Amino acid sequence: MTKRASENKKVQMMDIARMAGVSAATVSRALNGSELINAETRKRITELARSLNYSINQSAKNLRLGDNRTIGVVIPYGHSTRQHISDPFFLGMLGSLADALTDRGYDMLLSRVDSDRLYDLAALYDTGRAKGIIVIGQWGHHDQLNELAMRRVPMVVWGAQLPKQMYVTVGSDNLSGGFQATEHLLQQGRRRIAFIGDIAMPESALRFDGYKNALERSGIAFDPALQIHSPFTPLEAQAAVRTFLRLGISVDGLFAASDLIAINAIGVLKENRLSVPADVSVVGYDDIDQAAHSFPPLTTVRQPINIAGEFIVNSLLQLLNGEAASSQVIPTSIVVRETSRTVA
Amino acid sequence: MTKRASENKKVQMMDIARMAGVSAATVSRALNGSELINAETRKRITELARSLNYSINQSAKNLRLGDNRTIGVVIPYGHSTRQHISDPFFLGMLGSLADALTDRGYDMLLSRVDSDRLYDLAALYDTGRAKGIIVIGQWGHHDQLNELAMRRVPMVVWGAQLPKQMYVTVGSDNLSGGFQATEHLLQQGRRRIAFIGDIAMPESALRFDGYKNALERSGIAFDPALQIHSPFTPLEAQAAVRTFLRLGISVDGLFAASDLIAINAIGVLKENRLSVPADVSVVGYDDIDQAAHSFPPLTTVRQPINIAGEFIVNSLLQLLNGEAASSQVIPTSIVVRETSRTVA
DNA sequence: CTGAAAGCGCTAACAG
DNA sequence: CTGTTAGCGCTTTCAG
Repeated sequence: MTKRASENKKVQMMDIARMAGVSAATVSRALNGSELINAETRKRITELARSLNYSINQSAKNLRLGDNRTIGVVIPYGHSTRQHISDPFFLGMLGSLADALTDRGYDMLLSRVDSDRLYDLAALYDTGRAKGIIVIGQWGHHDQLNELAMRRVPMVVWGAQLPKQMYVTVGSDNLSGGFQATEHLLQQGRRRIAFIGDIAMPESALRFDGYKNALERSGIAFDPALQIHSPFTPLEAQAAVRTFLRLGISVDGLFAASDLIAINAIGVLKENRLSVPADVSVVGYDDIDQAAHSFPPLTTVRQPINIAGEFIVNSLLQLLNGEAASSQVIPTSIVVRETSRTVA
Repeated sequence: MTKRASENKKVQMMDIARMAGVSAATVSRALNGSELINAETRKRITELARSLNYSINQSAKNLRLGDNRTIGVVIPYGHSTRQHISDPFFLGMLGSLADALTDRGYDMLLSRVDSDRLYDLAALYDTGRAKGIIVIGQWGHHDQLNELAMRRVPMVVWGAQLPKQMYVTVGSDNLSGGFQATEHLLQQGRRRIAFIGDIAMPESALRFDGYKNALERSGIAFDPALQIHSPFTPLEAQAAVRTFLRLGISVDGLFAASDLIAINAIGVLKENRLSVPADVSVVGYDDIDQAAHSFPPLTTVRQPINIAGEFIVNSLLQLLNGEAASSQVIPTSIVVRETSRTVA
């Protein structure tokens, strides 16, 4: 009745202990690099473990320690449509977070949650699957997020700082970003500058405010006809621009609430024989990868996504550490490329 | 010495049991919907639990059950560069997998792994953090994947079917896709059709083979000068096309190994005053979201990403179930848009 | 320096 | 229908 070699259960601590002629406790200590264990025994055990491809059972460890090293990351999706997140910005964010978490030895549990039922994500925490939660984007669900915060779920949200906010946010300086973008267009001599975006989203709303501030500062009255409503999806953005152009309102500048919107808007402008930047100067927001390689390369407000991930994770770890993390605003900078070069 | 209400540990089964005047076992059974428990007690317990925001401790449950409901998803990243995954195709895939897993009650643990050290991902499995593993893309690391498979790690790979493959793959019919794309260009009357991509990647290699097959079938000799080497990154793709154009080799068609490459190639073609599709017809591969909204809208070979996620997850669950899952090839279809319309 | 023993929170026999 | 009991694999006092 010889047991077939690889048919058995996974190897565990007790097995190693037996083979090494020590106790499980010793193996545990050795594997955790405890100074208490004789350096040689430690080495012997470590090597034995490696040679057996042993790795620790996390559930047991977590249970014993009452702790774990997993962070839940949530990208809410639109209710009903259940659309895939189509904005490359999110992928960048995911990558950035994955790097930051990996560096600190945390796992990343990715969840999709209906943006209308954000409170579901508390379950991630309550069940002990995740030690803390990162939410990418507020999506106009400020209230639900506040509710979660009051339930004491350790959570950091990527988004705008809002009044009466009970949770920690990390986000770019949307107000300043919007201001810089518009200011830049003004400096290019543009006077009829349109804004395109969805101001129901807190971040967009701030960018819009920045836009208005810049206009005001230049003594230009804000013209409501130049505010184009558009969601963050390519098709809808294109449709919005088409509708707008059909109105025949004159424009010489365009500030888009995201690069994705900007790129799609540019396509429609070209379709309508409007040259970019000669006829219309365009500035986007995000500085996604694609912005630098679009045609023409897109001037945009850069959200430093790589450091964003670091900031978010650091804040969350502070929270988990019992420290009071305060919301952070990351400075934005404008990256001038071809879509807004002075032609003159 | 009154305990402060929310300062305490998380509420657990025993607490509920006490409050309900039953044993922990009963609570466990009630919460798991066991038929053994009196319907009324069950309801009472369930409601009590909900009102206390109780949720089960997963680590304990997993430890006890020797099981868990987490699947590891890995998108390898390029060594040295540690670049963020920049291809939107991957985001789509992630979304599709997230949906498929969520539907089946599984969590998704996202990991970044250096593509040169793929065997690291065995740790995900060995540590019990994930019950099975999904790898997106082979990245020319066939051997490492085989090694993992032989270590009996339950794993499904998105990619091409390769000779001597020990692991299960799910992928689109790259050979046929390449054939269809090229055939389509030939039907448009194109004769000097270039291929751009990186044939070190198994999937691209098959697309390339399909391309050559189509040429051959039309009695056109494959011209090595028309094979453009390019990685899957935008900047490199643009550079490759620029270099190629500088050679002054005549082309009237282009088949790109990915939409991202295609879109960037089109940009460069336009830059060089070549009109698409009038001068050069272009076909991509993937049918990413953006393809339909690019300028002009891109003709491409569609990889049905939504069903891909389902297929991958189903195969993995079969594997976990001890069944023998066989590799699957998902049919591809060509989606004709503007970049290849007959101009005539 | 190492071992014995207890226990993390849950579930599943086994008894009643 | 419900309670008692044992134990999942690990870490950590507490004794040597």
